[in-house]
Amino acid sequence: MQDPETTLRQHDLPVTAQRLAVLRAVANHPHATADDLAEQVRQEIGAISRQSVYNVLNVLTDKGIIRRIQPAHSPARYEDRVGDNHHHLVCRGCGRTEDVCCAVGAAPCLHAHDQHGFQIDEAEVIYWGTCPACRRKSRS
Amino acid sequence: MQDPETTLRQHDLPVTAQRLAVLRAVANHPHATADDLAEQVRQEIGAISRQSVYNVLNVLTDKGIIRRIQPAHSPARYEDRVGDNHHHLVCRGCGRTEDVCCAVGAAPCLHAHDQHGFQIDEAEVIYWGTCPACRRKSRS
DNA sequence: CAATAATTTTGACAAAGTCTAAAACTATAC
DNA sequence: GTATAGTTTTAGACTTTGTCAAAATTATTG
Ligand SMILES: [Mn+2]
Ligand SMILES: [Mn+2]
Ligand SMILES: [Zn+2]
Ligand SMILES: [Zn+2]
Repeated sequence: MQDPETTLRQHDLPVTAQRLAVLRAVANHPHATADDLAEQVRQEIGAISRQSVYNVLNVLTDKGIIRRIQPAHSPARYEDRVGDNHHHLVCRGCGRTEDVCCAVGAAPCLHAHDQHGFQIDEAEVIYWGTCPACRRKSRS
Repeated sequence: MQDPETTLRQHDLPVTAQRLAVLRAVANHPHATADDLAEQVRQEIGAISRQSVYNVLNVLTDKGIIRRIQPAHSPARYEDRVGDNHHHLVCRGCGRTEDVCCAVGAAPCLHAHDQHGFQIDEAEVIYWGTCPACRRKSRS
């Protein structure tokens, strides 16, 4: 990823301290929630409103600069790794989220058996399991 | 599926009118939301509290009698087709949800490239697209 | 620097679901 | 059948995640 200011200008978005900080927070904390990111931004620039965090995340997502993922039992998570159709591995215990390379290729990377007349544009895969830390905990 | 009363007794669940009605509603309306189901149950037995709908759906899900799916931008949906590891095809426009047979086999039906030490038990696949009705609408 | 357009903030609001304690019910044992 | 113990259901408050709308502030353009 190039520097956040360039990214914003390339997408015709006025550059603001809030946008820069959110973009940096997403880059430094992959798969963080809006709340996590607000926390990070506050440590960096002092203050930001909850609404602005959502505004910025929404506009960045709409422009395709970042990606939103929404696993069950979790608020939305964000990452700046876009355009490579990778998938995710989520811990049922603690929500820890890891990237998984797409097993098959470009999106949609899996072929639905019966498409029911739908025009499919994405195959989202979430692998569910238990991370090493949670496994250790449940064994003890 | 066998009859709801037998199912409940087999799982040591006291039989109540609410549970029977919710179970029947799930069977008759695959991929319905809690709200949809509450509506159905009210038509059948007259009244049920919102909390009871959630209580019943939770206990049935915990026992593995029904299954909960939670696609992005949608409240949870329920179905009684369990244990066959099938997947779903969801319309981005209207949320219409169709079953898709698993192309690969038993759960977890896909192999994560790097497991990150996780113990994976399920590969959840959601195919995203546009259903015929929504396609027609957006073309006009 | 001034004018304009866009963003940020504030505060109210909404949807989906959980928590609690009291009331109502079910199952079991006489 | 009744009484009892144990569950379930109910009602209402509450939480979390996110959106809406109007006013205040800031960025861009010339
Ligand atoms: Mn990722
Ligand atoms: Mn299904
Ligand atoms: Zn974990
Ligand atoms: Zn549709």
